[in-house]
Amino acid sequence: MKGKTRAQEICKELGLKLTPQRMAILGYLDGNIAHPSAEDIYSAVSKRFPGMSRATVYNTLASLRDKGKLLELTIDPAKKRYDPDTKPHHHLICLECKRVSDIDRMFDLELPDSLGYDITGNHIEFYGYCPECRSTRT
Amino acid sequence: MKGKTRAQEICKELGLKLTPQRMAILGYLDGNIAHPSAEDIYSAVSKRFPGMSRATVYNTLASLRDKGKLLELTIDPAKKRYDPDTKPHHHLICLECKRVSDIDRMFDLELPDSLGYDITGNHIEFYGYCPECRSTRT
DNA sequence: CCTTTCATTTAGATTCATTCTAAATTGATA
DNA sequence: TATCAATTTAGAATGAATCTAAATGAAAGG
Repeated sequence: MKGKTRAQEICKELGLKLTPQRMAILGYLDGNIAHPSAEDIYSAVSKRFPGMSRATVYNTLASLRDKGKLLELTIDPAKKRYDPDTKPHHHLICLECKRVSDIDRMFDLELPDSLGYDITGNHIEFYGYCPECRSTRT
Repeated sequence: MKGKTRAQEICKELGLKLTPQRMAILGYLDGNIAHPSAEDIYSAVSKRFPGMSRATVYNTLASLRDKGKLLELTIDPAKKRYDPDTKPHHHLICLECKRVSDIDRMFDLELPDSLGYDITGNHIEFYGYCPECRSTRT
């Protein structure tokens, strides 16, 4: 009767089993622009699934990342952050509160001298202070 | 008789004591374009200073980073990498062997809509495969 | 040169993110 | 419904990085 959720569609497409834990993780990630860490995801999802293991979160994130459905960001030195928006875009991190925002803008990053590398992608990290942290700064 | 080394100059300038361990670490970093990790630095330097502690490496790197004499790169998901070249520049990482190369090129990264952030810097990460890893790839 | 002092070094414990393991569970298919 | 491989699980293990408290030593003044 009811239509398929995005979570279900993604699992089908990737040939992954539709487990309740995966549905919950995918549901939490869908449209999430906060760039959560694995722990953030675990905290949020385990509220609904009290028995769930951290390993399940890590396993699921790894599958999604490997199949190109999730970006793993190394912008935060303390931990990996995840972005369900896999279209090429860039990020802005607040050096104070570590909030990460999207920069949906194209830049010309032509590299005439690529040192013999086969370049497959790029990512710009902008650093600064978010509106909230700016005002609280000494 | 002999002139001051760069390591000595840097410590003087930063008001740090000239300890043999620091001299060795700074000596190892000076002109180093390999973007070593803390462990790389520890391995190299402890050959000459068998008794040295890892904590000394971390302490020294933190002082240098805090005083703007060293860049801490988050480009490698597994660990922090350090760059003694503090002039603004970008990096290229080999997804296979994790080698990091410098990109000494300027890009126009104007951001009209900075989402209310006070932007203090930026850094481009280029991803790809280095000449060696390219040829070994299946 | 000697003394004092405070920065620095040290070994080791600790934290924290992440990965691994092996056994138990469960979705999907027949 | 039975089967089987994928998945989940708890907890151990790993590895980078930080912290601790005590020992050491560089540097400044006498």
